[in-house]
Amino acid sequence: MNVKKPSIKDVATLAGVSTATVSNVFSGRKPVNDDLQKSVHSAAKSLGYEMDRAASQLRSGRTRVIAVLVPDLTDTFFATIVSSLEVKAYEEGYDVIVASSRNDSVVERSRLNALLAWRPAGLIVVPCSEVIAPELLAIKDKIPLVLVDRVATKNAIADTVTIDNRDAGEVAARHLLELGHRDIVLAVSHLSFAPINDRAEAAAAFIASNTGRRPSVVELGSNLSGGAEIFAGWFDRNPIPSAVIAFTNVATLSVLSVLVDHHIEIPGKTSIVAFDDYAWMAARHTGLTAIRQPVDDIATAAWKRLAFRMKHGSEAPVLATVLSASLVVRASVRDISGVNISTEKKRKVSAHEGAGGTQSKSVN
Amino acid sequence: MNVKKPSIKDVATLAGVSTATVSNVFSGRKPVNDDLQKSVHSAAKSLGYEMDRAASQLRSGRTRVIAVLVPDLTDTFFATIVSSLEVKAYEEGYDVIVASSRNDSVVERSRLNALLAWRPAGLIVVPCSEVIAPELLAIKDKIPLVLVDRVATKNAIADTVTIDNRDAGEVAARHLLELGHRDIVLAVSHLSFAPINDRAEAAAAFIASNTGRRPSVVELGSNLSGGAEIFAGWFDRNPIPSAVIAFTNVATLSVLSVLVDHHIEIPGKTSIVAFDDYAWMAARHTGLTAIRQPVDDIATAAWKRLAFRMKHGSEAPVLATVLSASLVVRASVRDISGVNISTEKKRKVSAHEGAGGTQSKSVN
DNA sequence: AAACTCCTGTTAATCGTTTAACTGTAAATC
DNA sequence: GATTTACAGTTAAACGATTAACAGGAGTTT
Repeated sequence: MNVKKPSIKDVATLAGVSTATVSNVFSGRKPVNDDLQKSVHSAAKSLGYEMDRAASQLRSGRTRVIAVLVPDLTDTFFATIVSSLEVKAYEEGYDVIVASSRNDSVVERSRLNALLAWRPAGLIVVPCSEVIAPELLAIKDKIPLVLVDRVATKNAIADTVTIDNRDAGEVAARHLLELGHRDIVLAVSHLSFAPINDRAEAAAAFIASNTGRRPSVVELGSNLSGGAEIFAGWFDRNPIPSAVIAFTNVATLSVLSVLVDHHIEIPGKTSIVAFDDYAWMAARHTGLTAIRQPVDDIATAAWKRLAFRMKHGSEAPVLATVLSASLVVRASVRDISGVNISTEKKRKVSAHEGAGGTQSKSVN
Repeated sequence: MNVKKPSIKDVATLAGVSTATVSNVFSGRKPVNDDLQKSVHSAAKSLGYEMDRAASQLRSGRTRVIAVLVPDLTDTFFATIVSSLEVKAYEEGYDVIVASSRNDSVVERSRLNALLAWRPAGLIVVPCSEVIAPELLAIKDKIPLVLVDRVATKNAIADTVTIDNRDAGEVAARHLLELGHRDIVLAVSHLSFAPINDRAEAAAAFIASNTGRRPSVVELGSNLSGGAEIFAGWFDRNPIPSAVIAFTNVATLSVLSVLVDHHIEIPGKTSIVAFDDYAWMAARHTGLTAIRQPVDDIATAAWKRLAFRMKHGSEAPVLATVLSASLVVRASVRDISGVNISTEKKRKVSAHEGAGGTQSKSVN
């Protein structure tokens, strides 16, 4: 079982050179004669030599490891970011080690410490909450760090990559208002998450300034079944809204499942604008109109900035990269701009009725 | 920027002991006097000492790293497995390093090599194709290895964790037959993937033995837009089937989007059985009937087996763990067991008409 | 032709741990 | 009380790479 892996020494002996030369051949730090290069390479290949990262790391002090910490790997949004980072990192010779904080800041701190034991060359963190872990504060000048998504861009302690959440919220709200919707509900996960709060706040403000009424906001938490339950509760106690904006993937799913349970037609009865653009949103009879976050751009920007930091150190001032989300119009928002206030009142009335005697298409 | 991290030596000096003692305190390999333990701990804390994994690894030859290689991190199925493994590994003091082969066996080999440079304590691989990379063959007796999902369980070179794909395929087919469907199409990604092939083959065999006709099988590849295109092509050249089984998540999405484009009602016009059970499948007016893979159980089984191997070495015979998938009945399969052959013929005719005049909704 | 630079290669020290081998002391055994 | 055993700690040699310092030869400059 234990045939030891060949070391640089074995390769050197077989190729008839010193270990330093072998090292130079692989690292390219110093030029090496073509013939020697060849014999080193063939020796390495014939032995199946592969550099020991631990030794390399220890000696050089440089690591080719990027540590990535996200709140939840199960969430396609984060998974896509990780995946995209992994590709880019690999292209430049880095390996990625991932950890998930499972949306728990205690876990987050502990995972962070574990990641730091690697002395990674860089760190990309999607914090799970607004408050930045003290571990991050401690290392922010020592290890290149990029904060992604769940961060307040003001007074950030490090480079950040986010989307313009206020704008995104506004775009969603505007779309709904333009198509005549007035009675809008905002479904969020947690208002304590900066980006979510920004989205909802901007949407609410925009709606308020255009209609004079502030929309209600429902907090659903970040797990699906709980969210559905909460939204169902809200739904039972309130008239059917004309439209709902779901500011998060789980919120979308929660809302959707409640609407389905109550046999509410989309967009016939209520319209919906979702967040994050996933394949399944298009693959429905009434595709979901959604705010699309440019996931790949986010990952690319994060990687670029990290690469910059790894190269130039912590001298350059902190940069906040803000990307913008875009509206993908599909079929889940009904155009009721023709009908206006008088009919709107009617709708509301019928909504009350509807809540009692709901009926629907054949769902099964 | 560069205040060097404290080493074990610094801790030893401050605590007034030798480095060996410090090491023993942390590793617990040898007993150490309580008083000394305390002073070592407090010295470590006051210096902010954190063991250097590279050095530790180099010297001891043991790593606390589990390498995980999956075909695609973006796919929720794999992401969930990774996430689950990460949690379990962390609980036992291991870190996870991930790599994605992006469904390309060339990339797979190269990533595998990169992962092996870590000399990981264990390796969990979801191969991207039937053929096992030579790298795996080379290390199978040296590094604990568990193969997951995309493997033939016969003659496996290492422990495997899979679901009973033949049974899964049969369950899907039986469900459809029981509800009266005869004209069934099988949509797969690649028949060269063992599990996919097993599912489709078992379903086809079951259908054939019950109806006398072998269903057609359409290969859609593993990316969404391509798959949709291929299926659309197939769809235009064939009568509308009574039901389709999609044996993969992307297949499901591809099929669904084509059905939507062609305004085919589900399950009114054609029924569908999907594979893998995702939240969005339930959050539709007609929820998708699906074959559910026990993702968490798969991850748990893989971890358990890996832990076993890490403990006991490669002596024990190779074990193939086979879990079973289950049918989740929702609303996407129509019960036509009452209607029979005569009506079926009618449907076929109208299908031809439909195929000619395709048009689609505004999906912008 | 001596002195200098350039180029390509080697030697050997080093990174921060772990751990085999050792030392010294106290308790247990005869 | 001499000898063994056990315990608790130290010393110093690894682990496998990188790299500063050096060496020798060829080409240039003076």
